[in-house]
Amino acid sequence: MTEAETSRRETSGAGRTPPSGRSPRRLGREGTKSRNVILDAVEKLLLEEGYASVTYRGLAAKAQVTPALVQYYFPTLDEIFVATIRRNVDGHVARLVATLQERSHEPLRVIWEFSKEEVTGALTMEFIALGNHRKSIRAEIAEIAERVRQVQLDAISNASASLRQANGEISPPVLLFLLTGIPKLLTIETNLGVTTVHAEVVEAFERYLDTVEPRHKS
Amino acid sequence: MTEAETSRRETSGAGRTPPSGRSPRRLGREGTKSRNVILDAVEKLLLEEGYASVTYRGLAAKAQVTPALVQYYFPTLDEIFVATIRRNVDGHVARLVATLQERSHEPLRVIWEFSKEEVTGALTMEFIALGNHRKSIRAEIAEIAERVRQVQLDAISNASASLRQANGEISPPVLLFLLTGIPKLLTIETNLGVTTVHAEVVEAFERYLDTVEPRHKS
DNA sequence: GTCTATACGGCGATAGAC
DNA sequence: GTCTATCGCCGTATAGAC
Repeated sequence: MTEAETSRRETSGAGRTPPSGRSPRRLGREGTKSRNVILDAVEKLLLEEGYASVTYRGLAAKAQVTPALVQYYFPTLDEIFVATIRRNVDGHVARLVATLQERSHEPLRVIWEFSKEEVTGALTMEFIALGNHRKSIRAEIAEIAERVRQVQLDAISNASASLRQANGEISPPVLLFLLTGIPKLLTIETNLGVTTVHAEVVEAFERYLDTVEPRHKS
Repeated sequence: MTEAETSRRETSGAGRTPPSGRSPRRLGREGTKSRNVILDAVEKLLLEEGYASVTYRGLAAKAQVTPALVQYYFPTLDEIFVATIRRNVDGHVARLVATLQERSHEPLRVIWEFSKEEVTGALTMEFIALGNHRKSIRAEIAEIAERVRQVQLDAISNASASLRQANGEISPPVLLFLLTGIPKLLTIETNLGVTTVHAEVVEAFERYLDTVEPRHKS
């Protein structure tokens, strides 16, 4: 995030269009070269300046195309964001599934590490923030969240026989909630500039993980 | 939040102003009647439609004044938000301090209940989201967060002698982190439409609270 | 099927008249 | 203290060129 957007706002001229049905306009197909160039530029812009800087005009400049071309592929800004989220999450979920299989003896640690990475990668928090006030993006995020949670729950359940008894006071779903939630909390506070007790929180939680899912030489 | 802002954006015409130093314009003093009328309208607008709908023109309509008058009191939108946050938080912190004194035998439960309320009151999450990309608001939130955390830490420390031994595996600062963070996580997910395992999380945490800070007839 | 030029209404912010 | 006028952005609809 640069300094440039210091005084920018979260609103728009909605133009003259009332919330009538979608226009019958055609749009560019997936897989086109231009489309990918644009999506690459979106990711760069998101990471460098935050989602407030993703505008048709600014994005076009970044991608070296005309604003109208951007609009040809993505008739509304929401569609740009949803497409970016999809492209990004699909890769992430695939990596998660693969790693859960490789290290099926320690699903908790795999999920913990993934959650920490996912959330420091900035893009994820950007999407969550976006979802806060944009209906179509909120729906997209919610669907992804449920999907990922199911994958993670399955992995934990499969391994639960071997870990439960050590310390059964936290049920797998609740543990999963903390596993994925604590990194989000840490990131939110870090973004605000508050980092008190963070190191201690991480240390305490990882110590707990060691008791519930003991390390061993595979 | 209404449906009206479905297609609104998070940006603005920053106008022609470069990021030069603050203008020397005068502005309305605190305590003026018009100023309070405007701030009341901001809170209404925030709760009803979200921060994206807080615009000079829209706010002026809500408060029954001209847009220019709003701008006279608050030269930038950020100042509107910061003023609203201050007015709102001061009352909240006062209530927290008072309640912590009244029920000094159970600070954990007081903090837990306050955190749950604070965050369902919508305004707080709205501010956190705002802080994500607006420097002056981020600074304001960070300062408040540190202040509140200190009040809470003091309350817990004073009472820690009577509770620590019951279950000392979680240190007070880490416990405080969870106490205030879990409600935030629940709210984030709820806003997205995801509520799986929430009830179980709350139940599990409150059961834990009972062991570490036993209830008793005062 | 790709791509473009243009127009509209709304926005934050400024300058300056009353 | 208050208001009018104006600037340069914004999303997005549309008409049409290749």
